Amino acid sequence: MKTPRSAATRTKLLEAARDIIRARGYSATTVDDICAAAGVTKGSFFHHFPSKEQLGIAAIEQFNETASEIFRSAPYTSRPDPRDRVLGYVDFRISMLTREIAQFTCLLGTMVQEVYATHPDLRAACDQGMSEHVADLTRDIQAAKQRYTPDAPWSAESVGYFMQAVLQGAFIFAKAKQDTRVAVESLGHLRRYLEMLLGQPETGKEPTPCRT
Amino acid sequence: MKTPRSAATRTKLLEAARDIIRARGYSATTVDDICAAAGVTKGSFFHHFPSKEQLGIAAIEQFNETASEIFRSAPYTSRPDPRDRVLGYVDFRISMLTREIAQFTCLLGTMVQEVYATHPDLRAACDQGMSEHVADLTRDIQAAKQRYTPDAPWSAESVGYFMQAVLQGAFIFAKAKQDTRVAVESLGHLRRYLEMLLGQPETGKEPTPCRT
DNA sequence: GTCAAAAAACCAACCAGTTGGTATATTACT
DNA sequence: AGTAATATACCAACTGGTTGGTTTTTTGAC
Repeated sequence: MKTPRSAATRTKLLEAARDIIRARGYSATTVDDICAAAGVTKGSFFHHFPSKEQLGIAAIEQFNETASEIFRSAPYTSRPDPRDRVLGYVDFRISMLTREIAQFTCLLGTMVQEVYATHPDLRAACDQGMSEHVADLTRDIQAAKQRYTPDAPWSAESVGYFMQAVLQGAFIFAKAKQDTRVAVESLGHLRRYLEMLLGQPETGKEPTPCRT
Repeated sequence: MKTPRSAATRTKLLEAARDIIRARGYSATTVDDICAAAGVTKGSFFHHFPSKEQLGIAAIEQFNETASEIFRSAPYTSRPDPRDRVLGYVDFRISMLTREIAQFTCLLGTMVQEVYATHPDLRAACDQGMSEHVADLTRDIQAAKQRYTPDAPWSAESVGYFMQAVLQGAFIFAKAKQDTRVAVESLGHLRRYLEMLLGQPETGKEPTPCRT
């Protein structure tokens, strides 16, 4: 962080790591791969990061910060009704599915699958990052619950985790099929479920039948 | 398949691959790891499989066959009402979450995340295996739809994929948290959504309110 | 004895991480 | 301001160990 050049190199390494790991996973990504993509030598790599694992942790943190900013500055966050914000989040994620696969998938979800049993620090970083994002979501869900269905038997947090689970599963099918249609339809089902959980908007008209 | 001993060695290698890859992922799993776990030398490994990738494909196929048998012989499949079979499937998967993480997670979902961009044959095998399982599920969903909500706007297949997406996402959180509570709650949300989609059982009583 | 199966020894390529050193800043003193 | 001292940023070459895969040898069933 001292010189601008140093910060730029560090950022290039983190971005290269983010992109390559999202495409190939953590284990299959070599330090040489990351250095080549960042246009940096291995000596420089190990000047900035003490190990591949520490780079992984830094990449997770940076990915989470970037993601937080994207969602914090997304248009739906300014809607006054928390229910609209929750559904707007889902719509926003559906709209992201038009990009390349490696551009909308989750670095943390990809990594934790292969490192949870062997790299405790990486696992913990992924857990923390995903839980923070769920906590952000949970705030809007809780507000919507309070307003529309305060006595519902489910917890706002469990719905936040459920939303992330659907997203992570949708990413897996997008990768397996090299196609986002299943992912789009799955997020559509998620949206329908949330509409049902959070009830109808405050206009007070009859709820649509459950079956539709 | 020639001698019984040969078949036993092959099975041991496939089972070792299945267990280690589920815990550490495909790339981080070495041929030596698999040989050690199977109690077999490397020379023997390459007598049975021409490459690590071919072993991976064989492991995917065997995993899928084993899984098919488990679900085909599960108690819920004998229920007469297709809606009960669909919900029974979810309950059965919830009950599986009491085992060790590496015993209930999906080899295919774990693998496809890290190989989809680099190993086309593995990706295709995972896609096919997951799609076959969805097709099995879709049959019951379609039957339940026909019986209870034939005009609903969603397709049975998209619901089948949605169910698998929730499962895969639940596995990711089980790994990240080293705890199945989030997974159990997510499958609970999935169950509630399916109850809503498939309507109420044929007893003809009033539907419970959507919000509960 | 023959031939498939298993073992043992081996290999070239590759891996994460080190080395010893050079370039480029930043600071400190005059 | 000028410049010596110091710290940071960077790099090419190297290392010990590991990788997927091969070759050669031994075992064991018929």
